[in-house]
Amino acid sequence: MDTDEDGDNNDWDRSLESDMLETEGSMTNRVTSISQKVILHFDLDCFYAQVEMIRNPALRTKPLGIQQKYIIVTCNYVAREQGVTKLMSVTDAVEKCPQLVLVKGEDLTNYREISYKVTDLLMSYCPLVERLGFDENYMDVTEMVERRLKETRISDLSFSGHIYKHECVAVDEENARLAVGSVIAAEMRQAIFSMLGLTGCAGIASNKLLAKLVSGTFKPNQQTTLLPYSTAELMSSLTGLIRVPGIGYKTREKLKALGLVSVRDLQLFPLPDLVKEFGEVNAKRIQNLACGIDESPVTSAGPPQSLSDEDSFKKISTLEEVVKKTEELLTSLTERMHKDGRQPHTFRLTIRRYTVTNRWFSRESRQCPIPNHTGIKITCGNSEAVPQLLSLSVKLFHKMVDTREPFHLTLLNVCFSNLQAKSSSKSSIASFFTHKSPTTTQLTSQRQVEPDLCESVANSQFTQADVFHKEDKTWNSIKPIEHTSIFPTQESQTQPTSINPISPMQPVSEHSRVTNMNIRESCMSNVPEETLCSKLPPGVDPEVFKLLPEHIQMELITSFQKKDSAELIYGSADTSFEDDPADHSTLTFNQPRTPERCEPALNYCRNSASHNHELDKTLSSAQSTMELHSGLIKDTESHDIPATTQTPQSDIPPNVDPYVFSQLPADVQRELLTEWKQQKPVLKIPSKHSHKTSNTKDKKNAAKGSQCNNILKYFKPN
DNA sequence: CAGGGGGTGT
DNA sequence: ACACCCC
Repeated sequence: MDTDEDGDNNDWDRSLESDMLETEGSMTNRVTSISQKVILHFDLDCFYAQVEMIRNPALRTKPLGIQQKYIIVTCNYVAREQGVTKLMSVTDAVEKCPQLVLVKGEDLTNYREISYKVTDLLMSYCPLVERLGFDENYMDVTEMVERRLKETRISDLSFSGHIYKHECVAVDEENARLAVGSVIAAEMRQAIFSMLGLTGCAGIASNKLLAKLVSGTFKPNQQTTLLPYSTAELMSSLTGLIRVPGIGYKTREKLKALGLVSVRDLQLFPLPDLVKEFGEVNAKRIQNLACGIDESPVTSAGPPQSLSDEDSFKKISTLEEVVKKTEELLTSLTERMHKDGRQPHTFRLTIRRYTVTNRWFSRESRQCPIPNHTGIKITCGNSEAVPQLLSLSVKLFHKMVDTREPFHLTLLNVCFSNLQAKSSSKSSIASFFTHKSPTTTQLTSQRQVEPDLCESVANSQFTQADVFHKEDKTWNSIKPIEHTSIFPTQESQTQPTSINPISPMQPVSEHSRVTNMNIRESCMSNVPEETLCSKLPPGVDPEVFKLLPEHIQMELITSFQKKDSAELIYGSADTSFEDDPADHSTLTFNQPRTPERCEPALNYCRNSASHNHELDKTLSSAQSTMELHSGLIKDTESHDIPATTQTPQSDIPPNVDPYVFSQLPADVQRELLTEWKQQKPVLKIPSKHSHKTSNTKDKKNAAKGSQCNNILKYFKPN
């Protein structure tokens, strides 16, 4: 019943063969190479630690550990140099490194928010992005690569970053697609760095497994491409079976029982015997994994399918304590759920009992439907929801624990699932096409437009972006970013081999610029450059602008044109940095640019009509981006520019940067405030359950962009 | 295994 | 409801 592969009996043979096969350009090889995908895997460096270092740049030079309970879940590279590792106990870590600075990381709010910004940013370039945890993303760029390839000569291509087990490889027909993939990966990493200040690694390969494995080969802040014929080498470099993603603890134990400990062991083990242990599907899957074969598709990230909140502790042994802890958890969970905007229809309570043996095993849960009246209160933010859920919790709790007997819990978890976009009877296609601004009426579907799809997309206005936009206060509260340290110049970056052709950091060489132009698809050759360039508001750094996906660029340009309001904000754009001129590496608005600096940007302004991109989605990403920019404006310039008006932050929507707001003329501020007050109900978008879906993944139909219009609010007084 | 999440498959 | 997977 799985939609997955069938007829993959010979996949095994064929791909093993193709691994071993030399690069003979046989016909079969050609055919398979055409169907080869290009998959990127992105992995942020010590993610939580990076987030904390952004919040407090003083931590950058210190050994930093992120602490959850008594565990260091991750640490920065300064700490690693001193022997601190992930998942080390606090005691051990402090022993190794007495100066270790500890930051509590139990509240994931900030991490989650920034994590989604990364995913969103990636999705804005290419919708096929899959999250893995908070700090990893897969991306299927096969189509993007194909498009670029058509427009560029192979002789103009080169690899960006490392190539697994090679110093340097010439681009030929066989590897051209991976080469393009490597360039795209470099661009994405640069975008993540420029927009969000985060560094990370990337792997480029023909499937998810290999992309992930190869991404870790050069570690912080570098990228690596795997050429197909190095697959076997990569796989046998793995020290144990558990290093194969997809083979976890349990599987490893079973394999060990069969006498299999190495990757080679599993590759060579007779499949029929493996089938006896794991069943046919799983046996093939894991043996394929051992060979570097993985046909699992990249499934689009959507909004999360469940929201949960949990806490662990030494001991809870009374009902009162359970109720109190559960109430705390429910309070924060319902708040998150409310911000999400969807309505949960299932509630689950999970406990972990203390046991001497088997600590890891013992999670028990009970779930139940959430009565509609309660569900509605959750999404509406009605505080009555918590007591109602608490009552449900207690009932569920009693199904697991007999409170007349002694009990000893070490964990409580509350979880909402079966999340559905709120239904809104009045919402219809018609309203979708009429009530939005023209620029937001584009479709979000990556597939061709089907009316019902269109409708569900239109009406399902939940977006991940909403979540973090609403929670954006946390972002706004982030401490000033020291761009000198957070945005290293190209030269100071640790990876000499991955010079990015589109780096906004430094003047780009003529050569790389040309190369890049050639790689880029259908530039807007029919639009006079000056025309486009002149559309950028004076304060917008073209080098940053060009990092945005072209449809967002077009969107912004359109918005700039519509209202000259950009000047409201950027009119004083001459307030350039007094900083070190060498610091042009910094991501900036308001940084004056010479006209020639605009030119490269034009290469990124392709005809959006040719793409049918999902504007709704990407706009919310652009919005995040713009928020960040405004954050940076604040961060970098707050000392020279006094606020003109003081407004209680509570009156400003969370997605509007207070500093940017404060720079607006007083009358404009007043107008905006009025508008926001009127729009309050509108901002909290109702929407309809999203059935039907567009992509490989069905369940969720991530329709995004309820607040797309808000991006314009940064520029228009309206 | 920890910790605080998240996912899919049965 | 759990098993297993991922970070």
